[in-house]
Amino acid sequence: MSTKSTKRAGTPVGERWTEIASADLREAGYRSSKRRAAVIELLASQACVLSAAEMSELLRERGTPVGIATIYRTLELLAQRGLVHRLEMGTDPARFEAAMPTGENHHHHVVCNRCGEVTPFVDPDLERAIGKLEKRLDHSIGAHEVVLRGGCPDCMGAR
Amino acid sequence: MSTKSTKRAGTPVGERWTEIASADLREAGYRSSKRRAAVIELLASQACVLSAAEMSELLRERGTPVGIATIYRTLELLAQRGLVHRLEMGTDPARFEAAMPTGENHHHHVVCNRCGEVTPFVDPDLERAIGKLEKRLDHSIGAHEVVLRGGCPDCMGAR
DNA sequence: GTCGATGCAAAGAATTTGCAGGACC
DNA sequence: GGTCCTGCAAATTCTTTGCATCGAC
Repeated sequence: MSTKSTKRAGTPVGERWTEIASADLREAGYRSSKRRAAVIELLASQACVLSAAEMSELLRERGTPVGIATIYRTLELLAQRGLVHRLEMGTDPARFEAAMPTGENHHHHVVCNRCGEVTPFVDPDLERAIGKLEKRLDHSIGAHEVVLRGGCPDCMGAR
Repeated sequence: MSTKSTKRAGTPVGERWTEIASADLREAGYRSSKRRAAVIELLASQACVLSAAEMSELLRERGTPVGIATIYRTLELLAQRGLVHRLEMGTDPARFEAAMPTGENHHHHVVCNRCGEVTPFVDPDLERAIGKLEKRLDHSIGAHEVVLRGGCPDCMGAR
């Protein structure tokens, strides 16, 4: 009951997402390729957000170097199809993460003001409030983002 | 009862904020200057967020041209002191807005996916949910941002 | 074979920084 | 008068694009 629900977030979407994303692209008429598959697999294996540069680095380490332009192109493609979410982190490069089209891994983030660490969390009350809010606004709402900023446990005390 | 609470948001902070901001800088040892005052006054007069480029344009129109570098420097200064909030809007340039240090004009934004229009709103339930959430997380939370994305009334229907 | 996918290098944007001159206290 | 403030131009950083080539179907 006092279990932190942050535990539920931050889990890699894994193989299921890999398959969903691959199938989605295939059905939409895109070709499959080694590099694209490598990017998808990398995204699926990550518990947290990554910048394009970090992906480039990791892909090289994994033995499948992919040009940064291709990484950006792949991310844009996946983001358009709702399979990837792009998070803007202030002045820093954007970070990306896999998203289930069903919304089943839906979550938000806490960012440390000091070290920049990004921690995912889920909160049903928050989602409920946003759900009610959507009905009240004139806008139709397709997505929402919540970012909390503060000191992470390690940096706590400093500002 | 069915009054949209969006009405409460989107009001310029006005002269009071101008005074608070000016006093804050003065007390912190910064000098007052015509350009800086012009930026502060512009921010105080705006109901909505502005990019640095837009401010440059408006300041020129108002007869007090200010270099874009100075605008960025002033905004950074004010943001550090919590008098200005910086909003990242996807790939677009960041937008800035005046913020009362007391939090009394606290609000969030809905962004139209199509035309990019930014509309402020306030929602007590949402704030309540975030307040409870803060107590639960290991992080100390100093600020939070919520962005909803969807179609504004004018663009409704399109995606 | 055709057309999409890729890498490299160049282009673009947004924001920051160095530096010389002007303004404020 | 010393120091902060400014503008301009140059530098940075992130992201996108053009183009020739390679690979998938």
